[in-house]
Amino acid sequence: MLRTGSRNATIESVAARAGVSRQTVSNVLNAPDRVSPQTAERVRRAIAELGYRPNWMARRLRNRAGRVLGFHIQAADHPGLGNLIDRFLHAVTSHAERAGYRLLLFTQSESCEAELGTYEELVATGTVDGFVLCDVRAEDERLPWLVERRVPFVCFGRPWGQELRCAWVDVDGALGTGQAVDHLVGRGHTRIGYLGWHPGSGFGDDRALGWRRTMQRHGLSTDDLQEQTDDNVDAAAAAASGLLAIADPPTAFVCASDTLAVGVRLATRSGPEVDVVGFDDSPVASLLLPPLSSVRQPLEDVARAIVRLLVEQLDRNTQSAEGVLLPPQLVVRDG
Amino acid sequence: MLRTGSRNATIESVAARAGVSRQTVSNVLNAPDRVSPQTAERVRRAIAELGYRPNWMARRLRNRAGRVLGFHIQAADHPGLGNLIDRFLHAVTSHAERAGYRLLLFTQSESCEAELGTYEELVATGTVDGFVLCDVRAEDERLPWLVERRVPFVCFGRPWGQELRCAWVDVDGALGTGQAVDHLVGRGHTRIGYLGWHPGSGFGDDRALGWRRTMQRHGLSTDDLQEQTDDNVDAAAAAASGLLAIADPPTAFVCASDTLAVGVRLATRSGPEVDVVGFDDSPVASLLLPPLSSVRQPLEDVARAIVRLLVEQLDRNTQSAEGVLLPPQLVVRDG
DNA sequence: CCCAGGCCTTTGAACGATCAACCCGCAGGC
DNA sequence: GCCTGCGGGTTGATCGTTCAAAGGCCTGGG
Repeated sequence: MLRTGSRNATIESVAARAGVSRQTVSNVLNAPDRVSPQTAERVRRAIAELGYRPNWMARRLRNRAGRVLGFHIQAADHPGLGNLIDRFLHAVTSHAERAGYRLLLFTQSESCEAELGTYEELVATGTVDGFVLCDVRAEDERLPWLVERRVPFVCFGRPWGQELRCAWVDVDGALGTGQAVDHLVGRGHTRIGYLGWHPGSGFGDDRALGWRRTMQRHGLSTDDLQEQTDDNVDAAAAAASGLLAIADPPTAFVCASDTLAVGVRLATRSGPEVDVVGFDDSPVASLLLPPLSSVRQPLEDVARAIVRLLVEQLDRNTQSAEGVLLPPQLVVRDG
Repeated sequence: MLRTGSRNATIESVAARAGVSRQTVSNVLNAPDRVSPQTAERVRRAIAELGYRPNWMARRLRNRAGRVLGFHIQAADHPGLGNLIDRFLHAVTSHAERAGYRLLLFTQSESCEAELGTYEELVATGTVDGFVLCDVRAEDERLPWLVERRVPFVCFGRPWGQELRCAWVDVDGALGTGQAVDHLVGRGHTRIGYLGWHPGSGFGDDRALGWRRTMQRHGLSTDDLQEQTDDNVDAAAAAASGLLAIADPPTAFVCASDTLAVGVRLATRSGPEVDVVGFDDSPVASLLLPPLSSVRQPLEDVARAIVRLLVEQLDRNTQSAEGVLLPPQLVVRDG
């Protein structure tokens, strides 16, 4: 707010007006049981009259806790989260607020060429108390760094291939592709292909595993039915065409992302109709013609769990190593 | 960071180590010309050795400026910005950081039933210094409220129909639909329909106006070529079907959003091929089959301008009424 | 010799809140 | 009479920083 001559009300001005001391005002707000009802009432009236709100900076400085969570927002869309970041951000912000925390965005600032520099800055200056990491890579150097400095954080996604104890929340990708296979089997398919990413990304491999395992459970063959590609439409279309060219080709596809699913649609535009299930239930899915079935991540639940784990660490002043694995939900949009 | 017994370095500990006073350390960082080179060097070494970073809360408390901008993130996708919020958020965050500000997200917290309550809270507690509003409605009560309290803010979108002076940045929607018409005329079309929203939203009406004006400039008729509908695929498909049923039907469409454009595609799936131009260049556009031409908003420029206008107000401690209108760019994806 | 003025540096006081300790009056137990 | 405990309230110190003012020291002019 612009300074217009009259400052905002402070705890001191409220105290003066109510004829009590600073601390009593503070107690009315933070420990009402220590104050007699009459006094409390008088103070509350003064607070209302002056429109007093405790200053956030001052309170946080004294308490040595900013109650702010950092979130690194990336420039390009990222596979795995696709363009769901806005939904996710809303959910995290909302749950954080319920716990008395706020969410602060940051990017790779150009002043720190090293990625860790940004994290170091935010921690050292006390700008944030902890982090939500939603794009954890294999061999991610941020994880050991944060663990070593005992900075609280929670990963969205298991810390694949990292030998360290940290808190995480993830969606069971294998279960999701498994559901997709079940669904397609239910529709009578026996030849179900899988289109995924190149191996190495933890959650990509996980989704592939779910397809393979569930196919085997149904007693179906997976030989020659899997292709790996980049996460873009053209590459996916080419890969799908390859699979369709084999003897006894697939009549349905499970894909690691909606983008790949669109690629399959592109490759099968002029041929016989095939069933496709995507992953992430991005806005694209419902807009396609015909609409696309897709595995939806329970972002609201993910956000809730992430905030819970992070706040637990901050309140107890320890790091935790709890992991939460949530089931996705297949959104069926067939015919 | 968790307290591990050894606290973070403070300005005092740096001073002690360098054998100078607090203020000298502060001067080295904030007013280097007041310090002799030798002393400065000694202090800098101490800073490096201890890894000192000025505490953000303390600095902001003293300066009475948090250098934080508030951004209301909404639950549902919103027409007009579509699902571009993540791109926009990244751009705003990045430019804000360059100016020494940070972006704080907030939602409609359940403790304040009134929308303004949240804004009041953020301002009164000093949590944020100003706001970026990206979803300004006609008759938006937030605008007069913020103006009256002299809280700095910038709108993404002109404050349509509001009689007040405030800073805004907008994309010239009429120019965008005009470009779309020009493009379609260049491809030989003379019957070009327009699919838009129900009148009342400022930017919706603006886009419709651009189509109408440009059609007239080309000497083309607009009679019976315009339909208004809700921003969803089914409604758009129905409306497009209506337009296609008239005598001398349109052979191409300009749409107020990509969602509407998808509706047109749906309606013309089995009939003769029509050219369609969407608006916003959402991720859907490039994924459709065939890909969709669309009018792209220069979000990076918008963000830059918004941050500039907001920071100007904060630095000068005044509200401004400057408006910035930016040209969109047609992304052509025809065959 | 003294004082003005520039340069560098230090000291005191904020900023607005909370924690810790203390104070006061009164009731109850020995 | 004295000590203890307790409900209700106050004061002082503190969080880590910056602003405002003052304090040395040195040089140069009167």
